[in-house]
Amino acid sequence: MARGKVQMRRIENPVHRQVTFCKRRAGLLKKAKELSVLTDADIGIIIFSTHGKLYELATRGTMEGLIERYRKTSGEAQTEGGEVIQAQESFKQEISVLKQEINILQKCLRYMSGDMGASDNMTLEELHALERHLEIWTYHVRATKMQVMFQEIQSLKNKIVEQNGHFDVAPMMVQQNGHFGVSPMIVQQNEHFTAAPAMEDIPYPLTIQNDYSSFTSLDMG
Amino acid sequence: MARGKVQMRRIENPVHRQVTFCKRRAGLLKKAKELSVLTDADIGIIIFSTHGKLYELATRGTMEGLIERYRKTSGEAQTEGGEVIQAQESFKQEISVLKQEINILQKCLRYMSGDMGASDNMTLEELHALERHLEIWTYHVRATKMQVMFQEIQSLKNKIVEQNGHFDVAPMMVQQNGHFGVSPMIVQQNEHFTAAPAMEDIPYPLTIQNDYSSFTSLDMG
DNA sequence: AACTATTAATAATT
DNA sequence: TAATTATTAATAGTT
Repeated sequence: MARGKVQMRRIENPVHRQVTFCKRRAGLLKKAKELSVLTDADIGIIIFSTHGKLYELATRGTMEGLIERYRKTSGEAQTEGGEVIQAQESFKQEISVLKQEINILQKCLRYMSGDMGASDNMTLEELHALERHLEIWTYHVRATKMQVMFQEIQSLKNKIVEQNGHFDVAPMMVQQNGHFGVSPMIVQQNEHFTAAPAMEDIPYPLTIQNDYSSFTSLDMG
Repeated sequence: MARGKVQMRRIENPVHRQVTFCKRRAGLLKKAKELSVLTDADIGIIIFSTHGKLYELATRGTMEGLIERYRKTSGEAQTEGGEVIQAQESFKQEISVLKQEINILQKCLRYMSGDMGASDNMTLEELHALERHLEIWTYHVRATKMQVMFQEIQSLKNKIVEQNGHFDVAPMMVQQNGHFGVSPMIVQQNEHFTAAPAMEDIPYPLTIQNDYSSFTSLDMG
């Protein structure tokens, strides 16, 4: 490829061989990464140098995962017990789900980063998924908004307690609530809401699994 | 490397992607063989296409041999029972990696959608703004969805025209075209389509397994 | 490790 | 699909 055509045979000079090994190995791995990115291929490469040193690449996931998949695909050789297979299947299913989610997220990002015309590349299913995602996210934002408001109310309540003492607070509280346009009933629900699982505990910020059913009546939209 | 620099990201056009996959896969395997010959390296390559088809190369010996050697070299942990545990660990590791990626993508999305931090740390005003932003985005997504659906319907009608002849059906088609994106029938469908997001049913908001069976006939790829 | 002069790979086109 | 070709990318030899 440069400064003269190279003969396709073992390079006898050890120094040259070593240099070429380093250069071409880097090139090979780069090519593999590119192929994986461009075409969504799942690629694993194992290289043992002359002296037995290992170099590896797994473009997606891990080499072990690739090897497992290779065994499944090429041989169908099932050596392990059914339980193990079942467990592995569930793992793979989860991985598949996660990969799907990543795909959609990536499309969302592309969609958002400038041209809405990028949505030409989204299927109806993906668009619908994105729509539902946005709806849930909106719901999450509204719930958070509610929480913020309630925290302000609580803060005000505390201040009033400090100023007025402990016994005749309830009427004032209602009065304060009135400033926020929130009915006493709603405040009651918000108290329950505060005791509910904290937002920070949610594994996926955009994946709301909490039960907000008790707040349906609070829809601020 | 030819006729214009190529962007290093997934090729959206399925035909282009397939062609590139074939060409670059051949190139990658060729490079691997050359590296093996030139430097006496022992190389194994596993490639899974998007559709799960397996392509492999083992420059010396068999892939199984390479895998064995790989396990010996990389892991050193090599009991039969341990193999299963190791595989499961690798699955868990892959899941962890994917979840991390999802987290990052979600952070990107959140950042892009208003340049704000997590909603947990946002002010009431910011939350309002984000809510508004999401509403607008949702609107755009729904519009795009409707457009996609209408294009598919158009495509189907064109096919019907091709099959049935040019004179009886064409006028009807033109009529539909005149109402591009505003056809009452379409709007009605869309409204039904986007109604009532039952959030409780959604395990992962970005991976919604809705029943699209009634729209399958519209999927023209 | 850098640096080119070349060759090799390949994206777009036919 | 399968060639062709205009470019870019990789790299062999050199410094």
